[in-house]
Amino acid sequence: MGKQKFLGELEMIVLAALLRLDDDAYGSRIIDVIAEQAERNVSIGALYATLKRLEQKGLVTVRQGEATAVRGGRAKRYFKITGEGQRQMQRSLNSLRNLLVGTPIGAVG
Amino acid sequence: MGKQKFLGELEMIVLAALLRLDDDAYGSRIIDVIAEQAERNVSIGALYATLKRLEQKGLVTVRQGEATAVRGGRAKRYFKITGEGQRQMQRSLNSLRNLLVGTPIGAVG
DNA sequence: TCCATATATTCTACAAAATAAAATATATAG
DNA sequence: CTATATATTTTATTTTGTAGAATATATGGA
Repeated sequence: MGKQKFLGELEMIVLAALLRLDDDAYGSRIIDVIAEQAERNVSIGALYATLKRLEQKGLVTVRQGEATAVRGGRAKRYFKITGEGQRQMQRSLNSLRNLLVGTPIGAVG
Repeated sequence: MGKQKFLGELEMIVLAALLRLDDDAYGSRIIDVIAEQAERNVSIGALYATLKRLEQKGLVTVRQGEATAVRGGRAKRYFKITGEGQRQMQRSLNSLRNLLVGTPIGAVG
């Protein structure tokens, strides 16, 4: 059997943010939603490094955004979680959840 | 304010195992419970390295075990999660949980 | 006593993930 | 054409995660 894979902790956070943002997941938006919902400050470098890794592992896909009509700036890249990404997310969360059943600490996603 | 800290993914798994094992958490026992509940194979080296780091961060404490009455072998070292360990666990899990609310993927611990 | 064996932890060497800060790219208003 | 806003990439480093070998220790039995 192939080596079992589990997600890193920030990888899980980022994938969760992608799920939440659906079709509007790009750089600073992702950082914002993580800050607001998870009360966690992820640097821009940390975010893109994580997204790149997830992409290389086939857990997210990317599409190039249109030119922004607002002010200026580089084109956005929108990220989306893949089916395999969702499955690995579930597996990682299930591992945690199963261990936590019956402990003083509740359950997770 | 001090830098916010979040647990690594294996750190969370190990801490969850400690919670579950309560007063009987030592090496191979921890590996077993992780294998059974989380369906995840952690090597002995990976486990002790993680425990050492958690100890250095004050998230677990250790007590030396009595001589085993069974067969032979080295004395066990029993690990226990600290209050601070539980707090950081909660924080890390909450981050995930909050992001996952309202997404197709459920919630965690 | 010695040694084979069982139990358990520690060491070593390396790979992967996380992080911050600086650099680069690109679009537009003026 | 340049100052500024938006956005992604690069670079350098620390922290985590990993497997497997080495070491330590206790006991049963020749």
